[in-house]
Amino acid sequence: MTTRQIFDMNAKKTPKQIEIQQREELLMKTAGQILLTEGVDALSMERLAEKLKTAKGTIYNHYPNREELLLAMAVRAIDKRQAMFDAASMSKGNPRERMTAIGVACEIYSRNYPLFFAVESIVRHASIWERCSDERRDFMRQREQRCMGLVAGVVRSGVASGDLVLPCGMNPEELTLSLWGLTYGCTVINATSPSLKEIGIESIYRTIRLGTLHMINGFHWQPIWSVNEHDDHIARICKSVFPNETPLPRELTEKAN
Amino acid sequence: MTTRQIFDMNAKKTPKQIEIQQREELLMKTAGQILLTEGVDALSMERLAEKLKTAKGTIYNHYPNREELLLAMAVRAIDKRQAMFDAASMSKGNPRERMTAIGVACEIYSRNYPLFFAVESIVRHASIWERCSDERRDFMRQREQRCMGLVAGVVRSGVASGDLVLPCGMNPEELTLSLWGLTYGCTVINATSPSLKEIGIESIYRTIRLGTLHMINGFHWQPIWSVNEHDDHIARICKSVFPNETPLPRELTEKAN
DNA sequence: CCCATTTTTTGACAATTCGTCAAAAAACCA
DNA sequence: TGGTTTTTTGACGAATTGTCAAAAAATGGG
Repeated sequence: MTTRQIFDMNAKKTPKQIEIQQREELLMKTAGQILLTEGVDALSMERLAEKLKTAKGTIYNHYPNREELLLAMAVRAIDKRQAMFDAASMSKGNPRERMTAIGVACEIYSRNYPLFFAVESIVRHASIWERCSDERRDFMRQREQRCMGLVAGVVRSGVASGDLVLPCGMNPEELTLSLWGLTYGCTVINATSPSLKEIGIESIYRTIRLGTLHMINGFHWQPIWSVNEHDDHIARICKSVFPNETPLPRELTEKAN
Repeated sequence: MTTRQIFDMNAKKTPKQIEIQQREELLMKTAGQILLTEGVDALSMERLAEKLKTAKGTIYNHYPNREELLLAMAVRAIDKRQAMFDAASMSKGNPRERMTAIGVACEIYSRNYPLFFAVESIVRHASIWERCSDERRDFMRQREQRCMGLVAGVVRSGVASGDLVLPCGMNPEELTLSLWGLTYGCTVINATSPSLKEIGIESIYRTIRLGTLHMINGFHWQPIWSVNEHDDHIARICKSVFPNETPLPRELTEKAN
């Protein structure tokens, strides 16, 4: 079969196979470039072939169609996200601090890896999602659920430690989804309505920080933090948990002064 | 010009013009049917012409391209949303009750008008948004900002009445966006990851209600409500503010018993 | 009611992109 | 080196978009 090569991971095979794997890297990279600089529509198989100076058929040897190409990009994105969530959920500190670390992970992710974030959104779109193979879809769902599981785990340790009491039959996944939805929704709105500044939203990240802080406080998750403390923790988490990423600016305390 | 007719509103002209306006209605309706039953991809100009038993060129007389057709559908959607937000923001009650009424409007909107909600999401997608004329884009943005303005207005009356004190330099729009993002984000996630039930989210609306309730409580917006009170208010608002809509079920108190 | 003029409809057409596939080229291996 | 397998290529068919000149229908004045 022609597409066997793709799933032939860690192959110490012929030089040709290595060349193909290397091209796969270049292909992903080039596709990302096109996506960021020319938009989704410009990312056609033909354009990609043109940029890579190969024939269209060769691209189709890597990915059976455009949707699977995009999903392959999305898998890379979610792998990065998962790695960051992993680090956050295992960081030092009490559960509330670890939950904040996950928030920091989200912010770094969408700030420093705009391509990844864009790809995750694109792939959610029905016209792409519907055309993928069941395998790829399940694969993505699995990854996504693993990320949610990491967050829910932190919520559970909050409950276990007695710092957090969930109200009336709410389960950890529901709180997780609330926070996730807030973060995701605001970021999407920000990406798709570029006129937020004009109506008084100077930074979407500030909004997300304030929103999540007060939601968590609203659930009486101990220890309750003030706005200043929240920013302090964020700065600390950046350094200790994500030392290799560009650290986040203080968003909350500036305006307070 | 051929497309003049479309913008020729409230024309008391020839019978032919009336026929064209009527067809526009049928066109929107049919497009909606296709979208809901066959998916976005199936909604092509050709499929639409086929279903309407006219030539493709006739459809193009109404809308210069597919994107503008979709945006026209989105305008209808947002008009409906705006009408509901209007009713909510002018309803009887203290600011917190009015804010809750807006939440109720969102829930009714996405539950009872799935087509409208779907269209709003579709149009946000880059590949469609980027291909629309500046006029249409501005038009949509304007409507959207008006909706946000309505919500921010309720926040402002909360502040004015002394029921709500915004923390350290947060402005009403930021709180608005937090709530909006939470609601929007959760609904989008729900629509695009159909396996939420499997991981413990039995109803996305329950999650949104709990999330917004506790976020608002977290901001100490008076009067603070318990989960039960929140459901009571929602039931009341359904009856008094949206008497013509299918009322919402109690989502929070069931599980508590 | 008729006919000249304007408006609207029609479907063939060019253009674009997707995905396929048989033939050519390259790589592999004994 | 030569026979076999793998990979690349680009021409091709199919689908869809958007255009436009010609046909059909509607309008309006006499």
